[in-house]
Amino acid sequence: MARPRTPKGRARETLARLSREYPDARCELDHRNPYELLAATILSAQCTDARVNMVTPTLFARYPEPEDLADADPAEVEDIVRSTGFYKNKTRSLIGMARALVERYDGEVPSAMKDLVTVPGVGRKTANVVRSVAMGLPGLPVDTHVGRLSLRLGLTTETDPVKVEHELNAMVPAAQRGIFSLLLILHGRRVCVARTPRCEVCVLNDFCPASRV
DNA sequence: ATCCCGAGGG
DNA sequence: CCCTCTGGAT
Repeated sequence: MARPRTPKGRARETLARLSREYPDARCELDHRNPYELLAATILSAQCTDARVNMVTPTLFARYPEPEDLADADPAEVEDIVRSTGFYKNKTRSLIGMARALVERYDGEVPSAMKDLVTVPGVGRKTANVVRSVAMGLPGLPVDTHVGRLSLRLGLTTETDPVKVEHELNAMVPAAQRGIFSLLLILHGRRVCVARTPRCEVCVLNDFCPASRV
């Protein structure tokens, strides 16, 4: 297909072309279960996945289950996660998250969005990451990259991440929402960067309304 | 300087 | 809606 003219058409074409461009796109946060991915995602704010992956082996060895983390000494957790930045907030979130799982969800990560977002440190973006990556459930994480690219590509006119998420949900099949988000993030980092997008090397530049090529 | 998949609080 | 929280890599 060439030059799709509707938002939905552009969304489908974006998915097709970026899948070809980044065939190995996947979540790069190391984890073995939803609890570990939830913790890793909390740690990933303003931090590279590689950095998170350097601290999580120690974190998960020390606190293998939510029950262990719920009773953790904050100072000890801070020492483990310090290098990921925002370490006081992240420590509070991690311990609060673990306590919520133990006290309200029988030590399991809840799968419903309405439950997930009540957990300390877990917003919609994090909830959608855990749902789509660790649970195989529909979820389309909208972060700064997904929001920016969706606007530029004319997939939406909204700037509120929740509204963007709902509009994208209406255009992307449930089974592909997770990968769609991952692809936009990758493309947003490598090509469609915030400041000066590299439109001249972008595989979407023939139909992107914001292209300056 | 700028970037790295944010969430909570005022 | 804006502010704050934070360290590491480039």
